[in-house]
Amino acid sequence: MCYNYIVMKISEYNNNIVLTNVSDFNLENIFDCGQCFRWERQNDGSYIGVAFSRALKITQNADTVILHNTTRDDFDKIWFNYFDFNTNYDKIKQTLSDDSVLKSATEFGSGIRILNQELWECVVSFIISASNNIPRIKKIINTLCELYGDKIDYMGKTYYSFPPPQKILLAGIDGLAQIKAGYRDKYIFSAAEFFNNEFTTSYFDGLDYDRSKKELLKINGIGNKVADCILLFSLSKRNSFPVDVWVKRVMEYFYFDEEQKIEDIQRFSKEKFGELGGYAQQYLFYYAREQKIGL
DNA sequence: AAACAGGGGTTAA
DNA sequence: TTAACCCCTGTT
Repeated sequence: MCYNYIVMKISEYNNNIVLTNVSDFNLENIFDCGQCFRWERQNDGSYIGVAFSRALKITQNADTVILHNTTRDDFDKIWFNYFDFNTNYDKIKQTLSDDSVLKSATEFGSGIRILNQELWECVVSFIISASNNIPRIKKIINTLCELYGDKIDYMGKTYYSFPPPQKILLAGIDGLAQIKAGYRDKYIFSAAEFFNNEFTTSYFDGLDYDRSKKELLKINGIGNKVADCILLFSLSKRNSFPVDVWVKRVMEYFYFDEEQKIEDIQRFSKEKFGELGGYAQQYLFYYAREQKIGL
């Protein structure tokens, strides 16, 4: 066996966590590959975002990554898993590269990592994403947080945490109308009821892909695609292969040369990528969108 | 200037 | 299988 895998080193100073020898990690790839909506690129190339009710700034210079405004304790408990540092992406890319399309896609989005996001935030975000464009999705989520989240002051600016289900219930349908989510507001409200009652913490623990999906589909506003996103981005179901218009186009373009049904694409992908389906989907989505493949 | 199309889908018929 | 769905934005 031949690995040139170098172990990441972690050090701490002044509320910064410094990571060196970081591999398979690129801020732009990670935050622009469509999995999250609350990270904003700054003029200096760094990103600031909020997750787990914490504001975090993150900068990168080659294989050195700095997480600002955090602690070793938070890094161990939250960010290590959030940035999926337990996963060997080099190995995944090598495996996927047996396929020539994925070889190109993984080279293009070489620094992609699948974030492990908070479930409730992910549910609401992807309900909002339905038949919507990214700038507007971000705007709606932002408004939701400003109205019903908690203030977080950082570097002279005010950020907001993502409001829990109880805050949404308190806001009511009328309050939710203010976020201008259109017909999606009632879906968000009903999801809040589910997560306030039936789907309490650890409800999905131990449930496999099929069981979890079945549960998620109970919620109005969560269909096949949104469920797959939630499964992939928050429930660690890396075999999930969400098929949106971009993935549909890129798959048809490279593998079929003609229009396909979504379920046929999913069956094909399951067969082809198996347990790595979710990773394949992210590389393909990013590749397709950035290169405008299939348009 | 006013209408129109379409956007990381889902639902109901 | 297909249209309607809220709203915003960019395009005629």
